[in-house]
Amino acid sequence: MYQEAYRAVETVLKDATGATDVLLGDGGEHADLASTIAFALAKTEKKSPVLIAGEITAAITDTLAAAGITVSTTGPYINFIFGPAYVAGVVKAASRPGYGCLAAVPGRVCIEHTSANPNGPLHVGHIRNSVIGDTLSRVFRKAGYDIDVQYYLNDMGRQIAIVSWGFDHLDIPQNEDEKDDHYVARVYVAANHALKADPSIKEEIDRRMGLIEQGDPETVEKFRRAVSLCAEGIKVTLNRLGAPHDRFVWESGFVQDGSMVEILDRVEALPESSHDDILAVDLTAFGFEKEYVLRRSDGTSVYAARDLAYHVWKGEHFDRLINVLGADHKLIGAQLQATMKLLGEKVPEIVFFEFVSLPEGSMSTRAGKFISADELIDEVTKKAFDEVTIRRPELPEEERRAIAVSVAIGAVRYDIVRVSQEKSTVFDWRQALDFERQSAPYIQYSHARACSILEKAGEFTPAYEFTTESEIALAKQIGLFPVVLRTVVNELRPHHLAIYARDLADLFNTFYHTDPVLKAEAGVRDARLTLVRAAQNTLSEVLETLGIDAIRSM
RNA sequence: GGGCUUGUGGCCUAGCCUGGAUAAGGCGUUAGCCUCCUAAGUUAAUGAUCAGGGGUUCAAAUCCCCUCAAGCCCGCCA
Repeated sequence: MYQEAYRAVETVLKDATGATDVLLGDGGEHADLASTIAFALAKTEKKSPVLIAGEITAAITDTLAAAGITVSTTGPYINFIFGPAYVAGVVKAASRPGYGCLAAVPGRVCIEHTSANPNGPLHVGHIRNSVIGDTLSRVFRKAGYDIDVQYYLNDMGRQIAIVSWGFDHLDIPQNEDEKDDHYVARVYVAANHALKADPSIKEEIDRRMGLIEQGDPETVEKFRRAVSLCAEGIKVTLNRLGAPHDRFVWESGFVQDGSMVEILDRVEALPESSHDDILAVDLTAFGFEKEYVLRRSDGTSVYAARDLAYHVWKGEHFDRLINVLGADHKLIGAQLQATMKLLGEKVPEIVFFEFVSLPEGSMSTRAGKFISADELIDEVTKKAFDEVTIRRPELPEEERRAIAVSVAIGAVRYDIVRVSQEKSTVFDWRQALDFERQSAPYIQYSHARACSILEKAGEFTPAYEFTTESEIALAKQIGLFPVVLRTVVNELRPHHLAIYARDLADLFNTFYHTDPVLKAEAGVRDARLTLVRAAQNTLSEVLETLGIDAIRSM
């Protein structure tokens, strides 16, 4: 709907002015669309922008009126307001299940996110990755893409060698009710302590690193056990968050099946490769000072080599690769992209997000200095349960628990996704536990209100005549949903959807307070109920796309 | 030292890419609103030299340069 209206205005403006860019943009509070083309034409036409705007408006008013679009000027601005036909069309479209879905796009997209090292549970920094990646995945699906979501499991890194050493040498029993990934973290922290106290342990770690690369069965089994234990715990957390993966890809697989060696051979053949005793790629042509090391002088490979093999594999199976990575991977990510380009392979697109730190400083799994995602979810759920109990004491406990979980997960996810990814943040308990405005519960609450009205209303005959300011503003915001989805896909910035959801809830609440629905007279009642249904359906679709439960009662 | 990112009322955030109409929300504070569709709501008041300086432009929070501050990176770690 919006696209068509936009194009109609753009075409007419182009015809009238002869300009290639008619400077058409959001009209804000003034209009649905506005053009500042009059400013640009002022110089060449040697007339005042106000005059030009008036002339253009006079020339196009009739044409656009036929399309149901009103044109007017305010000073030099040309404003366009979409009429009743547009509003009715939007409400009709938004009433259908699945509203917002875009036409299927050919090709497969691989989205990799989270991929945290399996040496401990996910913490509040990791889940920024999960939430951005999962929201992006949901938006892509809704926008018609065939996607596969992957977690790359670094199962042969140094930390895993340290964890396996800890399991062998430190007698640390698992606590009762202790989640496996939390147990692994405890062993990892203790092993690091031991390593610090006795540097000779490093030799044993190095030995394990060599053995794992050679595929020594006993070492492989030790690593596999530790990694599995941790990964299963991580999966539980991701499922709680509603951010599951289609598959976990084990890094060691690319060593075992020989594909890494194959890639290293190809790298070796590159004119940019240098191999005295090590294998590295010279990326100065791409502006990198440091060379990209892939194989150590002792013959073992580094992480980057396996990562390269993983991406070549992904390139064989997918048409588009998207990785979500923390800002600390900016350099290594750019080096990977450059090397993929040199190899003539598909270059992954990388979505970077900045760090989440604690008020007392940055987080560290090794130092045991972090707030785990599980702890966060537990605390928020507890608070949510208390809140539901205060508000709805009459509900059975089971139902209150279910609502609390939906509210908590929503609150956690929304709190993360609403901030644009290039901004570093400081974790704040007070904010995490705030369920008031600009939070998921606020949006969920609007949805529940809409559901409640519809339930009380019963059957009604759809009607599409809207007259009040609140009705029209709400309908127009509903019409923007597909536009926002496209923006998120184009820019790979999911926070736009979060902001959109909040604005939609705001407009629904304004409508709710200014325009009575159930008590309105017959004709108006039908139209308002139709609008409530469209709003409810849109809120539900938006929340779902954000990975937040659209609960019907709270 | 070099590179990347950020800096918007007391606090948190949107707007910045694609320059234009009184800089938009929330938290906080103050004063209101439940015989009325769920008050996780809502009305109003309060509060901003858009880090600082320079430049481009008819027009700069937005683009360019410099300075300052914060975070991250610059391993034969991952």
